Amino acid sequence: MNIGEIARRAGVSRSTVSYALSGKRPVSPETRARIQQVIEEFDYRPNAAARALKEGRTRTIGLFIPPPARRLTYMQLEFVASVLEAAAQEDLDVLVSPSGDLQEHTFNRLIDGRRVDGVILMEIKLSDPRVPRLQKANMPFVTIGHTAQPDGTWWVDVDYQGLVGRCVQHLADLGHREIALINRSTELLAGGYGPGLRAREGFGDAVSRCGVTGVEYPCGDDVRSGDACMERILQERPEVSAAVTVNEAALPGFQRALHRAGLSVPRDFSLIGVAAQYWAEEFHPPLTSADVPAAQMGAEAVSLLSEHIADPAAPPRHLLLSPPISLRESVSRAPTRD
Amino acid sequence: MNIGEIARRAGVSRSTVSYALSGKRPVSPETRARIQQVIEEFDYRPNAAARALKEGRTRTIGLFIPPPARRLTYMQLEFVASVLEAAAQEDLDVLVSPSGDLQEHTFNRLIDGRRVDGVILMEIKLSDPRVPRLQKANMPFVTIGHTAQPDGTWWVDVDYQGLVGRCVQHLADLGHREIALINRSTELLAGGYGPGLRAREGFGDAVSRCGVTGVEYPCGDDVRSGDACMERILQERPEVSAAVTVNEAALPGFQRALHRAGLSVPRDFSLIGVAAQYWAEEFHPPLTSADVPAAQMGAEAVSLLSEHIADPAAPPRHLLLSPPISLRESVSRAPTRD
DNA sequence: TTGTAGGCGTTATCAC
DNA sequence: GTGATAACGCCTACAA
Repeated sequence: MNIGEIARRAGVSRSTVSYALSGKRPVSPETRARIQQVIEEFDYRPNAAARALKEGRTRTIGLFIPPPARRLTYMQLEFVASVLEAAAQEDLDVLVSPSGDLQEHTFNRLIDGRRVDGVILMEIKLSDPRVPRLQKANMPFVTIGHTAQPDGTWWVDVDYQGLVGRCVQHLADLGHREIALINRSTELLAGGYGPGLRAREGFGDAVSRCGVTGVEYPCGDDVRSGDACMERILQERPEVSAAVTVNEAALPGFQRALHRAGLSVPRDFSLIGVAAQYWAEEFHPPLTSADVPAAQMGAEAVSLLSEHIADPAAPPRHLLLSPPISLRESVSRAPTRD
Repeated sequence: MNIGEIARRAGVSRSTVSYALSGKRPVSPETRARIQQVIEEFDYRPNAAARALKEGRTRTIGLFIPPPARRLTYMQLEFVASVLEAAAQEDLDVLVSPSGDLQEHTFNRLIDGRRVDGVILMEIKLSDPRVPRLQKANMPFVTIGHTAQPDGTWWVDVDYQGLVGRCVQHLADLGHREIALINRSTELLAGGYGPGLRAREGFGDAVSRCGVTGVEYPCGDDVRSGDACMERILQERPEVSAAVTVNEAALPGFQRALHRAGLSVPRDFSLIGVAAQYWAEEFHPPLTSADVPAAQMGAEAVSLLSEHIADPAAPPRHLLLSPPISLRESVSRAPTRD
């Protein structure tokens, strides 16, 4: 069923059907009604490919997610969900595709084949090869996270550096003198992963500013790694009385290791971090944390992208979010030494 | 940049470029080289919309996931990831879209607008309105899960009924006399959600077959609900010594409630279930379970769908998986009564 | 071995 | 208020 068939059955020309649909020129009520009826009878909808060809846009955006081999964190998942939802609101379809550095094949197909009008990039590195690639292809894009030179690009991010700094400050204020940063995985950091490196930086700054001692531990994004990591900290650095974490997926592992060591949170050990609200609240006891507004970020990303697509020449905009730290129950004054 | 431009710069006709690309007719080495060079210089790729229009297919499939308001379980996530991966392998793009019953808008746009060549449906109900809708639209589809009348459709599923039955049998063999089934949420069950209803059925059958007492408890797909549900069971049914669960997202909650009640697994309470391997192994102690091969299922679904798209007249095929129960450490003999 | 031309289904310009 | 027609970029049957 195509527009010609509809036109024939309604006894009008194709253009009239098209205009009845788009409303871009007046159509008499009777004609419109006749057309509408035929359309409903056959569940007719304009063929997307033909329309895209003619209009030069697909009404589709691409969402590049971290390679699926690595499990998505809850925060990432929430983000993806909100992108899908926001896109649906705007009648945009979303082509989701795994993309590591440059998962050449799919990436090129989407970009050069003009399958999408714009792109959202997740898990951005400080120096990300996909960015110049998209710029060269003249493809509008918004990144979650920002590169080291973020001025010319559209992005939305969380201020890891500042948040981690505030976490350290909070702990220092409560008398903690030796603090650990539990970061993301070694591989991610070595690869130049922004949030991890900015967390490191914020940690370093705050530690010297507050005059406390800091140690950083990398940690894989899973329960088991969290367990192992916390065990190591307790063993290697018994003087550490508190940790700041940006690794939400490992949280249950911390819990387990602390419990096994007979330590109670927050009496013997304080924990604070940047995490999705769900996991912060599910922690035992509920984790004091800056709750990353992943859902809001997804919606904002879509909104920025729409704007960028609508006006490719518009000056880049971005959004650096700094959610407040929600005081829950995982932090207390430093235990006094014997 | 389009095929005409490439042709012009290479000094050949458009058809020659097209053939050089597709290899569907011989092109002289020199010509081919010249064309190739121009193509690379401009990163040319055929416009997807034009190609789709001409060929009558989009090389894109649709994946309908549960509405994002509800969190995806780990199993579902793994499934989505494997679909994306398998599709990428076959050079298919994937349009991911949330879809409840009939999230009319997006659903219709994808189907009637012919934006996709075929569709994968998740979270299928015993009687799912999307099925007849797709059949009427003549759109190839594969479902994860199967309806009550699955004969004419393509699907892949896990044999919840059989697996839950085997779990009950295992517990009964070990002397448990009063067993709980922890099912999915009340809403899901009321909505006709297949796995939940088939688990119920398998449980009922096995309970009478084994001559034990069974109670069913619905439970939301999250940690907190799991905690509350287990607490209720312990309170209302103190004679229950073991539970079968098909609710992996609630697992950490069970752990917590049992721990709070001072019960140790498996000494005081046995737990067995159907779950993703990751959560089964992360349970404390590791959960004896039938590990749902979600990753394999995703790949199979894509493969079935490709087959169905390639030959729309082919007789429907399906796959009912029955993974073995992996013996871990969460089940023991029933404690003897005082 | 290569070129010409028609048509996929739309939208929009031009003409009535 | 409506209809004919060109054009979007590609593929492929037909011709040379």
